[in-house]
Amino acid sequence: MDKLTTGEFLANRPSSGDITLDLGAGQAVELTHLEKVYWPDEGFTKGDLLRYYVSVADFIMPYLQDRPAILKRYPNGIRPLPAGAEVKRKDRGTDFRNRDGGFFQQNLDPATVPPFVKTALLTTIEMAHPVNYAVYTNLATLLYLVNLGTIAHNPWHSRLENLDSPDYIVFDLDPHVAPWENVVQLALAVRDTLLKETGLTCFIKTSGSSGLHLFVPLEAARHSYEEVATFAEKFAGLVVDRFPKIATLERSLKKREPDKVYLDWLQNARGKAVAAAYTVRAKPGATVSMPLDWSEVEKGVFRLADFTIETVPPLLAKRGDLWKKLFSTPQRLPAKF
DNA sequence: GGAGTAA
DNA sequence: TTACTCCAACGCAGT
DNA sequence: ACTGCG
Repeated sequence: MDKLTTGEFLANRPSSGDITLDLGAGQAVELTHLEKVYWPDEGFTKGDLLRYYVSVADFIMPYLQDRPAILKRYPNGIRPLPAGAEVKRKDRGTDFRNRDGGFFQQNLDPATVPPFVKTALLTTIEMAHPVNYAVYTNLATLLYLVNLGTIAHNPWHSRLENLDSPDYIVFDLDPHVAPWENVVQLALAVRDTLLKETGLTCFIKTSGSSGLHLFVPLEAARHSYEEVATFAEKFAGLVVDRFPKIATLERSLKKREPDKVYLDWLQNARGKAVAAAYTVRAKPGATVSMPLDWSEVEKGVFRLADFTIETVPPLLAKRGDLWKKLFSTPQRLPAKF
């Protein structure tokens, strides 16, 4: 198998076959089936996806470091299964693959995984079998998981050393069919309400899928998932009370009014996750979850589709990481709210 | 995607 | 060697 | 207990 450095991998753009990528410091990861088409409409391949992650490695790793991975794998790309071949959740009676061709897999056998991949045996449900989660500790691990067909990276909200203490709150603004303008308005409303009522600062990025993500950084090892969820629920309720025309807590798509944006606070729980910053989404267009500056949100001068596997690397090289201060902004929840 | 097994 | 088969979450809320 | 949702 050809052995390439990361520089050679990016420059030579091998379009097929298998390679060994030399990451230096004695680490190497095998990358296979580079020619597999993961985005049939655009023709993006598994090799393109791997090159994306190699080129943004320094930007994305801080948002993954030491966090357990919730894996959703697409070893055959995002091409949907043929009608009729679709199947449902195994734990609810049928097969395992999702409608979009992906499937969830938490458990990785530490015996078969390369030595550089750290796993953590975690129990998430009482009485259920503990599961070996992969933990993001280095670039080799990230690329190994991508090679397994992982497109988006969904890290826990807490790190290995403090698994029960999330170091941010997440609000997911999901428009479904609501006007884009309402999502932007709601994001600004959340930011302003949060600052005014609690003094807390938040950061914003596109989800890469259809909405926006707001992250409120928290001091490490300070708050439990329960505390954070309780706060998030109360705060979301306050926002919906004040902005009832554009915001809702209605989770059911059938009951959700079409113009309203779902303010989802429920992801703030142990074992749940949202797509990390700079993650590629398993969606048409190979869109990327892109950190934004609040000033560009105020001006409304961006579209989700602006940020893709092709556009983000050069853009990042130009403007750097807009979330650089996320983890150097430790905050505490207000004692009373 | 990969491990295991049958041919 | 190739050609198969088999395997692969989690948690909350509403009903 | 089961379903819908993310």
